[in-house]
Amino acid sequence: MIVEPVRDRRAERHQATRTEILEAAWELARAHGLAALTLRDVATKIGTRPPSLYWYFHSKHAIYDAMFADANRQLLERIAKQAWPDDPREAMRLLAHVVVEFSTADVARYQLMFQRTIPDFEPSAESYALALEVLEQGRQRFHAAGLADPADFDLGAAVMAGLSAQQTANEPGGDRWVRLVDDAVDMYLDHVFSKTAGGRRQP
Amino acid sequence: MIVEPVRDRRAERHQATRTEILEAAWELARAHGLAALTLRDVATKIGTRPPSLYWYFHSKHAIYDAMFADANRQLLERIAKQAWPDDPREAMRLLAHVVVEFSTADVARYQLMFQRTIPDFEPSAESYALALEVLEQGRQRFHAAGLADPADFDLGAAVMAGLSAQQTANEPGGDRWVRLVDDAVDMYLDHVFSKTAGGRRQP
DNA sequence: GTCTATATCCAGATAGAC
DNA sequence: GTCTATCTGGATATAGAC
Repeated sequence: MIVEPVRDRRAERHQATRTEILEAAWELARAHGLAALTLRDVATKIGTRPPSLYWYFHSKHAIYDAMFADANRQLLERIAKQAWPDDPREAMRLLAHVVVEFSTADVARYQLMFQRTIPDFEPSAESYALALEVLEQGRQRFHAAGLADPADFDLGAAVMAGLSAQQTANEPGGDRWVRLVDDAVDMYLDHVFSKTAGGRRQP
Repeated sequence: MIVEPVRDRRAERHQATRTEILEAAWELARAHGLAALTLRDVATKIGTRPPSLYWYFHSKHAIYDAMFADANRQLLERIAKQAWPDDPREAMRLLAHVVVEFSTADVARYQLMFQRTIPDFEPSAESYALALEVLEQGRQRFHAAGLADPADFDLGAAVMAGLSAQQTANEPGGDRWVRLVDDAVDMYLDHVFSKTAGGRRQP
């Protein structure tokens, strides 16, 4: 009779090496640019040869795809672990800080998630579903703050995207735009709440 | 005695071919992605062989650099030819439309100007000066609208950048964020003018 | 000015030994 | 699972004939 093992040590080892490959890829992307990533460099970094990587990923794009999924999972986790305030303004402030700081903390990750830097890369359906989940979580945060209009969401997302884009492109690693987050949220909320009766202004 | 020719036909021809190369490069960048540009494709498109391009540009990066300069000149021209209204709100609306529509009209151009897509590309001092001139023109527009605070400029630029970034990344060619421009400008101006005594709200 | 030929190097990917 | 060897194809760039 065949006994199903509780833990599959081989699968665990396989997964561990996959993770190691991805971590090397992230480091290289951060250091030399997302588009400059090569399998040769990844292999060298983890002490193997390029063909060995194909045991874990069937192509270079599959690595990008796993990185894309990874990045979205990181952001989902970041969102999930916050204690979201009931006050709409506080909650939106927190959301904006989470998003902008996440975006500006790693330019390569930001490019992979939010820009179309790699000419042929399209995320797989599974990875793209994670990106949609990020979007959905964002929408829920807006909704919880009393903002249900899709156009309001688009405008709010654009404000966060704008701060992130300016910071990463013009002063990567700095905080010239990051420190405008609270002011930007006030600007945004004053505007969208003034169209309804909902909001309160901070004293 | 040597007669200085009024027109240098050879130089004109040289310049015309340079322009032809750049136009081919733009078309290819738009079609296949900025990072996917190759000298082979550029040469083929204008009916020559790759080595011939070196008569006009001493490297591939020199082509990117000329494209970068070209893009900034285009935007400067676009800014210069507008009839700028005296009314601050009207002027800022126009500026935002010019910037966002320019950005979203050509994703490759947008990436080259405002994102760090090509890993090793740094514009030359001459080309970068044009980018600074674009920035300076923007600052002057803000100043003319009564906005002299550098942080106000950064926030306003971020709003325009955010709409552009979202539009190019999530719906290239569409207008889901472009059509939020007027609303975004109102949001921004109401905010910055409310901090001083300056502004007027549109009826 | 444009070409052929080539240098040099590198990429991603596969076959098959071990 | 990892390797060597190799395929295939591409890149940028240069030398030198014409």
